[in-house]
Amino acid sequence: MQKSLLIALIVTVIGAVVIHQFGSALPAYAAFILGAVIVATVLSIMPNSASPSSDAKYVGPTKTLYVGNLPYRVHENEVKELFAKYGPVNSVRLVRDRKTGRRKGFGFVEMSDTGADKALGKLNDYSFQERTLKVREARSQESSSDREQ
DNA sequence: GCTGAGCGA
Repeated sequence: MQKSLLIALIVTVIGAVVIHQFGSALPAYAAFILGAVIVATVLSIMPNSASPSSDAKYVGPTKTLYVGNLPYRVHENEVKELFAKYGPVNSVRLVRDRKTGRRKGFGFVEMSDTGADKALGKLNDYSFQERTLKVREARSQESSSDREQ
């Protein structure tokens, strides 16, 4: 949001300079206003590239999965891509020691409810990087949208 | 630099 405003301001200033170079008849403030109008028009024309404030996060019934027996050299993106085949992955957190930074070999994957169910059935005991993954539902902090009542 | 069961600051 604020980054977009900063970019818009920079583009506005650059556009104002360009416009000022084009027509010297226009004053500087008029060129600035014209540049602002142009930027506003461009931002309103293409909202697909500028309006999505965050990533393609999945909003809905989400469930946190526990992933154990992970290889130490695996990265979060690989786990994310692996689980993304069965459902929209919201976030991946690989647990590592905070002071030493060494990986503990397990992590948590937050994804959609249905995708988590499918991923649990497909990726449990799945041979990944010469390791057998252990996928279980997380014990605490179950669903963020489906509260217990 | 290492390891192998593990539910997270």
